[in-house]
Formats: sequence, C-alpha cells, structure tokens
Amino acid sequence: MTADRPLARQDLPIDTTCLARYLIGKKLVRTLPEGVAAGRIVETEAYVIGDAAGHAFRGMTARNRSLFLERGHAYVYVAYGRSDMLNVSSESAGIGAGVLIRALEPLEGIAFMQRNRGVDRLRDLARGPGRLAAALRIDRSLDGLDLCRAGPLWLGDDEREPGDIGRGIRIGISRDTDRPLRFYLRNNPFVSGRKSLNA
DNA sequence: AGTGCGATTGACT
DNA sequence: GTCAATCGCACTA
Repeated sequence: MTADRPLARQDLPIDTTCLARYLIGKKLVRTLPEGVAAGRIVETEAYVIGDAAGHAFRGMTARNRSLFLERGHAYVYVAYGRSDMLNVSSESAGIGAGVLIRALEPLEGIAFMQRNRGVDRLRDLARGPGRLAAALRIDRSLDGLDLCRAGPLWLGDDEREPGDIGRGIRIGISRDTDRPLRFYLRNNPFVSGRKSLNA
C-alpha cells in the first residue's frame, strides 16, 4: 500500500498556501532499519511569506535555515522543549516559508508507531504535530532532508481522492491569529484540534 | 552570560 | 475544563 515513489518537486505548488492544501491526502513515509511506517496527511498549516507567526519572520538563523531551502525539504524544530515538529519548506530557495504537518492517519507500521508513542489507540498515534513526530521518530537529525527523494523520510502519492477539505484559522499561535491558513480533512477522526474547528 | 518564550502535550479537577 | 513541564534558541547587553 505504500507509495513506492516520492512526489516530484516539480509537482509541488510553489505557493505556501497552495502547498499546504496540496499535501492533504498525500502520504508521509518513514523508513528505518527497524521497518517502515506511513500515514496519510490529514491536517496542515501554512506559514507564508512575511507571516508574523512564522519562524522565518525575522530572517534566517541557525535553527530555521531549512525553511529557506527550495520547496520539499524538511524543517524540524523542537517546541516547548519536548515536542519535535515537522514542516515542509515551500516557495523558492532563499525564501523562508513552510507548511507544518499537524496530523496523520496511520496506514502502515502501526505497531512501530505504537511502540514509539507508548500508546495503543490508533486515533492518538499521530493526532497533533508532536505526536506525529514521535510516532515516526522524527527529530532534528532529519532537518534539511529532501522529502522528494526516497530515503529515511519522504512524501508519496495516494491514489485515493482526498475527500472534503476544510479550511480555518491556525492552532496555538499568538500572532496573525485570524488568517485561514489551516487545512484539514473534514470529519476525519485523526485531525487535531477542537471538534468545532473541524466541521 | 542572562533572560524569556513558545506552531504542545499529558496529567489532573 | 485548567495548568505546569521543559529546554533550545533568539534576543539583549
């Protein structure tokens, strides 16, 4: 069931908001010596050019430099000292913007994810950006990785129709809070956030 | 060199 | 529903 070929960079929309929507329904595949885990992306957020809520807002630093890579590269950072977060860089090289991957519907390697998370319930494995990273063992060592190449972590296609995509405000930020830059699969149980946000 | 703060989570009432 | 844990890193001096 796992896609065997990564998405072509050429097929990724350059625009950050378009990319965030495009990634809904695509697959995220993690390959380790221990095995393979994969899930369907069901929730994303765009952090666009000039976005006061984005990490690149004040220019390039040691932490955020991967956001400035050409679209389709991983930007991984640690939030609140405990949770790793996976982003996909967007726009052209030299422009700091990206898409936060917030939730997955687990498809493959369920036992591996359960082990990594310490919980069994399917719904809790990758619902939320920190949980997603823990389930797939994503950390800063993957920062800067090309997600359009087969390797330890990559983006794949999914034959299925994505379904009805909802759009709303982003979660957990304190600046630019009103912009509708969050995308999610409607009525999907693996999406994070309050129920009222996901109708 | 010191300070303040998160693109969250899990535990608890 | 509320709330504290926790630490890398950006920012100030």
